[in-house]
Amino acid sequence: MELRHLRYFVATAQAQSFTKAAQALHIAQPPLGQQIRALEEEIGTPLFLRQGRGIVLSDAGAVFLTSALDILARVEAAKKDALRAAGGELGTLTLGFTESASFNEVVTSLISRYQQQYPEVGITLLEGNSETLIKRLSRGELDAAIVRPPFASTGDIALQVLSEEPLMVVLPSSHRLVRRKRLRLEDLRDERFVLYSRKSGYGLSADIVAECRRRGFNPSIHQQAPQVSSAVNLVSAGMGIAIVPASMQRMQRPGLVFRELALEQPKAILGLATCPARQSVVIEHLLACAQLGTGEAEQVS
Amino acid sequence: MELRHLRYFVATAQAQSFTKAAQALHIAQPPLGQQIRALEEEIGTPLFLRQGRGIVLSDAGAVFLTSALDILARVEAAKKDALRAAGGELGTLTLGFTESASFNEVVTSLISRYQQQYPEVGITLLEGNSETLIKRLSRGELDAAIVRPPFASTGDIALQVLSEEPLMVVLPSSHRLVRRKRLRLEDLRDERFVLYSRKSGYGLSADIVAECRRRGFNPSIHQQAPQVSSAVNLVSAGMGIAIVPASMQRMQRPGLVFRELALEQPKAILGLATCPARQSVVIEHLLACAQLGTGEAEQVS
DNA sequence: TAAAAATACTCCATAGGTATTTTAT
DNA sequence: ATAAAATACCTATGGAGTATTTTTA
Repeated sequence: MELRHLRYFVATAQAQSFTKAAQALHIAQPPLGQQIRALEEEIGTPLFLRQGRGIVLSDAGAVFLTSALDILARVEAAKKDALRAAGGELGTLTLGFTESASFNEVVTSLISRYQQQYPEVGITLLEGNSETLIKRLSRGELDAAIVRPPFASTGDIALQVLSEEPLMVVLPSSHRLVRRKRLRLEDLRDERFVLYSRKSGYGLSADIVAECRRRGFNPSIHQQAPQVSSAVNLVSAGMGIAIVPASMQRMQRPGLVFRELALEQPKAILGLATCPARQSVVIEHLLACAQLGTGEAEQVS
Repeated sequence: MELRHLRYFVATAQAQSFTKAAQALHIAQPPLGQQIRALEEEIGTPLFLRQGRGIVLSDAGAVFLTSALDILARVEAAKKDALRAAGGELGTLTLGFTESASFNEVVTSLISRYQQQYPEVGITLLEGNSETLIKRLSRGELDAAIVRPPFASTGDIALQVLSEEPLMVVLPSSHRLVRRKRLRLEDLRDERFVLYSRKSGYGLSADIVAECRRRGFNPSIHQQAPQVSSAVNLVSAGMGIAIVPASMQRMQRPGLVFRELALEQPKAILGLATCPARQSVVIEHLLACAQLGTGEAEQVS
């Protein structure tokens, strides 16, 4: 069966006549009759009742007519959808994000803004740490990922900076330093640190430790947490202090105090990582949305 | 676009390769590539990204793949549905019935039994008097009609008797005759009759009047009602007495008394009328259902 | 350099056309 | 008698095949 058979059948059913339908289709009557007969043979039942002069739809034909109209409409819709997909209006977007990104206003507004502009793109969100996300991005399992540099990158990865936030100190509310509005890194030389670190050795924690050493002390690492939010939880349980991105303040809870840190570098960066080798209009639109949100862009390999 | 394009596209997308897909389709690789290219040109966007060695679906291709699979599945379903429609399993049935038929157990059980056996046949019920229904049946507006003979029939109409019920007398409960269990027609000679009659002059009422005359009296017709049920309503309002099919007892209400009538002829007949010129499997199944329900059949022109 | 897609060309199956007959109103 | 479908036969478009070249991993 071919769509031609359906088109011819619909025309014949609507014209209630082979001759008239053939005229409408700009073909001769005999080939139309042949095509309809071939269709009937394939289906296994007559679709028209021949009454010598004139024809009427059989019961099977009436049912098949609704199916045929539906199928032909879907074929047209399929064409339009494919075009819209090519224009990035329709499709899917698999987006990875690090746990701490969900606390950042820039990130959440990016996703909601994109979804508002492209409501027919289905977004699949996937949480993971930056290293894993970058690995998945390289493998093509993700279209884009919101991660915290630095990270070990295998292959070509483009990073567009979404947000650069200062670091803050989180203290248990019983801590002696809560009296101070603003702390310097040196003020923390004798504190017990709760860090969140990656197996790779990269990441914000490593940068913080390096900065401490540059300032002449080796921080005592009392606890290791897998994620930033779990580090904050350990602080609220009195296990030590932590240095976290400012956006973690959203995680406000009793027994927890955030204090400014007088420190220019390092900053907590959130970036939108993409794989230039695997570009698509959908991803380009997401990048454009991100650019519009931050007002600036950066390219890092 | 033809279904061939969709079949080739799906095979290619699933094989992720023109060469492999061509093998699966039992055609050579070049014509497959040509068909896919023609499809892409018609849609207006590439469906595959050619990477010299190997191909991958584009975003548009991914969206089009789901559409193509859906369409191909619907084509198969359409074939099956048409066959099932030819077998009377699927379709529509437009069934007329006289108002009084809805009180008859044989009729209601026929419809429910048919619907149970053929749940995918959509039944449209249409009420009307017997004359109108027969006219509509002849015009092909109805597939079948449950009517009360006799009626004026234009054209060839087959009637299968569904139910032959005795007639009963309906009296207001205040009536002097309610004391009697069983009445003869002669007992009613001085009563005021409420009749339900048709413009055509045919019908049960006409038969009853004829039977009265045969027994030597002319019934005084006090009221005319358009339907049997409205005649019964008039009786309950004290406007007279009526002779109705036994199944009208279902219309029990205060102030209304039903009494047996000692009368062999006429009987109140309900029949399933069909148009032999416009047969179909669906109608045949309905007739078979009716035959099973009554255990007998009759053919009347 | 090897595997896969693209190109160039040929062939034939079949969609479609023409002429005519059959059928039912 | 006539209008419409069916039959018979012919034509030619385009789908499919064969041979070869191009591309890239």
